[in-house]
Amino acid sequence: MARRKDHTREELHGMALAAAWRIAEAEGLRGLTARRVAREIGYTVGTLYNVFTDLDDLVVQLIGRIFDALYEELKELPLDGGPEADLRSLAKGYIRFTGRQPKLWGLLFEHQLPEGKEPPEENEAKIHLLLRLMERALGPLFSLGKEAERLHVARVLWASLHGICSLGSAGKLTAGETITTMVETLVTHFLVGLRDEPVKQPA
Amino acid sequence: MARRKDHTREELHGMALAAAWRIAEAEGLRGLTARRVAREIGYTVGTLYNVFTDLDDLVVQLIGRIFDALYEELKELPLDGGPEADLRSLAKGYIRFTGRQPKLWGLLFEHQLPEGKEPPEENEAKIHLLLRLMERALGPLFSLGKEAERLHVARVLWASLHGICSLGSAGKLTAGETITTMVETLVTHFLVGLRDEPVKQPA
DNA sequence: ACCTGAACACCGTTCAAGT
DNA sequence: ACCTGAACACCGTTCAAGT
Repeated sequence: MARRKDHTREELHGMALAAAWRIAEAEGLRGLTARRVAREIGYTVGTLYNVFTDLDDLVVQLIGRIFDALYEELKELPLDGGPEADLRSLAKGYIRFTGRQPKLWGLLFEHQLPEGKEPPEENEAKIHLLLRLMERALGPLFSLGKEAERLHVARVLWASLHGICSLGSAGKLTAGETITTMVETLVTHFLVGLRDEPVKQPA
Repeated sequence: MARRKDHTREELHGMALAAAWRIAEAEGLRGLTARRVAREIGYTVGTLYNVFTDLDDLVVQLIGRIFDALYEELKELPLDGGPEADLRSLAKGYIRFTGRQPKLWGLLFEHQLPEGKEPPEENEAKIHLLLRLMERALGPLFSLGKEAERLHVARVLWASLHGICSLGSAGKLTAGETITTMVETLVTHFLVGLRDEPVKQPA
């Protein structure tokens, strides 16, 4: 038995990623298997390997879509209240996303490509878009010609925000302490320090 | 065939964790399987389930040992150069550990327990020990009676440090930028901010 | 050209049966 | 009491064979 052609290659691609999204949303990386995705779209595993080179390939593309969703949400936030308010707003939006989609957000960082493989250029670009939001919020704090420093600071804040949400959501911080409070502290003190002592090191 | 009793239960426990350490050190979570550990210690898989309830149980105990190793290393650092120098020293030690044992360090945060399960009290205590080092470094910045605030700040710094190393080591930060530089920025600005604007929110 | 079914080499976990 | 061997229900990945 073979040949169905019920769907084009592109349709299969989309169906598989949509199924993967649903599975990961509900069960995280642990439940996301090639056979499960195939079953859910009504095809055989083999077919999946016609559209994706790997399960890793599928996951990496799913990660791309998750970054898209995060960006779509954060880019709607108005950035016009000054650096501190804007950064707080972005951080709050980020935290909200991690709370609403913990499994999908976890996937963003939980998934590790095997030794040799690197994440595709495409996903790096999506991360860059998110960093650009932070840069926009930081804008007024940097004079013209200091773009490298601004990007550097955006990265530090982005990574710190990630770290707090990451440890917080995994319950690895002996809670009681809310993630929000910790991020407040980060933003407040970091920005005060930034105002009083400009960045020395560029990228 | 059965019954060998070549080793006591405790010996088996130790051998299994040592084997798991070696495997994870070389191949990360992906290579760490129950069958592999069993093979490496010369026993059958079934035997492993006599000593550990689960593969997750084994991994969680391995994680405990990795936290121990990190603590053993950081606790040797002299903390007597003032908050900024001491924090830099701790951060540098942490970064060195992530560089020397990237796979083991990655395991600390990559491993996710399934839905219901929580990490054991024991591991939380080990994290607390590490936080205490940060607290010691921060010491002079907080007056007596401000222990809650100090712990809060220690957690924020710890999580931020983790975030930077995490994204940096996964190459998710469009490198060129060194992890060390980013941590420098974090420590410097955060501490300046802390000096100029004391923490409001306790835990 | 596209898809299936079966195969291969693995998994985690359990447990009757042996010593 | 401790350990094995085999079993069960899964994996990722490949590929000859069918339409």
